[in-house]
Amino acid sequence: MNAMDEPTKKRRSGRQSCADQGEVACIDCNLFGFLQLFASLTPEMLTHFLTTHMPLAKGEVVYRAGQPFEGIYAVKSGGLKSIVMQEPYGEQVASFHLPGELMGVEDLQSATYSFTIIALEESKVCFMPLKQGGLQREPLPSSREQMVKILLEHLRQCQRQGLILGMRTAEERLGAFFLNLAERYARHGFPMHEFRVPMMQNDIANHLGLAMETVSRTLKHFRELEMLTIRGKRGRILNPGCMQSITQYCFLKKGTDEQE
Amino acid sequence: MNAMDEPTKKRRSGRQSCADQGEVACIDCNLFGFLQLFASLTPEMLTHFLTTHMPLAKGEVVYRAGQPFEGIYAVKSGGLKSIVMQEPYGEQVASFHLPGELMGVEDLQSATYSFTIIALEESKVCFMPLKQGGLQREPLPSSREQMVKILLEHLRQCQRQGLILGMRTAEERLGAFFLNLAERYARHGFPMHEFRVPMMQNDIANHLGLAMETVSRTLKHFRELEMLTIRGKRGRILNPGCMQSITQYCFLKKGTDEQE
DNA sequence: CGGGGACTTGAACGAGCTCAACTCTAGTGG
DNA sequence: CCACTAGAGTTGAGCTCGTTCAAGTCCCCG
Repeated sequence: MNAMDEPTKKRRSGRQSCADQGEVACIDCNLFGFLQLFASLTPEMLTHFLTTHMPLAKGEVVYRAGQPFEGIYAVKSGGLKSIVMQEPYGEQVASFHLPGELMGVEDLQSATYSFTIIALEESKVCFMPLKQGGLQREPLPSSREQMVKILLEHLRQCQRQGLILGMRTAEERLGAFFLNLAERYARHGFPMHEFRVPMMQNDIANHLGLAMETVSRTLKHFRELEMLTIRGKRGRILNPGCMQSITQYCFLKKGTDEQE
Repeated sequence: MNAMDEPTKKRRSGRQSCADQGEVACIDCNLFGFLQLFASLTPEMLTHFLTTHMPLAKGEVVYRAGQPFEGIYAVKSGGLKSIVMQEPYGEQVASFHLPGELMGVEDLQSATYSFTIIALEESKVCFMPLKQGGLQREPLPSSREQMVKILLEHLRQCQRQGLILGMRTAEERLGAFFLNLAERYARHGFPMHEFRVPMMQNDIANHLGLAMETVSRTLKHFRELEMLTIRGKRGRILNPGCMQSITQYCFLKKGTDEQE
């Protein structure tokens, strides 16, 4: 099973390899912090939500835009995408969801979901049911900050994405996209310079407003520069400095300078 | 002043024209809802924050990225932009801020501001000081939802912007940008099809990842199609249907289907 | 009324798109 | 375990859209 791994590379102790399915430990999952918001949850319920992982096949739909809002999902393993359908023109990929991240947060106060979410590969997700119209379960007064924190984190990630999409050249956009991807994996305990790429180039191209061929050619260029390699679902950053200078990607807040 | 009457009185002052300076009524300003979060505010303080508008000249800086976070701003009139500096390459325009909108929300829990904010023209802003490290003033328990609502609104606007930036052609991006602009003015009581354009084409181009010349040429094309005209700081949507079909801009949530 | 910044327009170039053929890979069934 | 296949990715050639550079016009503001 490890025959595919580089012979020189040893498994980092504790850390997870990008070669395995990429499952987050429940303690590293955002749903954990989210569930703690609700005073009405018994420890048993907490455990239940965290340990019940509904499995999804590749291409399976979690929910569709327009369906009534029923709750928040968290990614346990695999990867998913949020899309909007532009009627005759096909879909637009709004964002990707990695292990440990929440899905549906933007619809918390809405009657319906805004996006359609589709599994990019075999995945496991957890579900936290919430009655239509927001937080019926009373959040703990002491964890008000936690709720705000979750929304702020989403807002900042969204803004980061906006900066990436506002870049001019394909190289900048793609480089910044993969830096962001690696950063997001690292945040949930995966090694920083070796990460999974659950989405196919088609989805990346769609998301960044590029043609798939351009993605392929640019990645080839990155490989020639010995900056970044993508082989199958495995990505590796070879030269972070080069990466950042090419992409001009500024990390903004890493979440490290926040107050608790 | 008008802000002092019962807050419950939901009175939209007569619709405003885009020809005037474009000042929001205090009742329509997001800072009004924001201020209500704080139990410690006396009615006098509330009035103070709402009626003290600090004037800004064109090009003036509200705050710079990296400066310590001190509070939230609201736009009373005019327009502003959030930028990040890419050291040798100049600035990138992250977003624009219109009358009635809040600035600095993304840094609520941070030690420092993430963006630099600059006035696009003569503007007035209001300021709500908040001690570093988040909400020191205790939000009212009953208005917890209000805080969440504000953050959700920002998150959704940010996602909408992401969809716009992910579009492929200059026509789609520009069309969607102006639709969004008009929509945001309309949300604060301005007429829908006639709106101000406080930013210059240079900033629009920068924000959308286009060249200024492309913006100019595309707008000319829109004018020829009798779809949209921009004359100076005045914009007018002539053919909304055409607009939407060209841009494929989906409005997502207008905030009308939310529950209270 | 003059000056300068914002905008427009033109011409040439090039990054990225499209179309099409091809290769590689992973998943399937024998 | 291997052959087969469909889908994902690669590569090439030509073209288009958007960029760049440069000159010119408009308009706002002093």
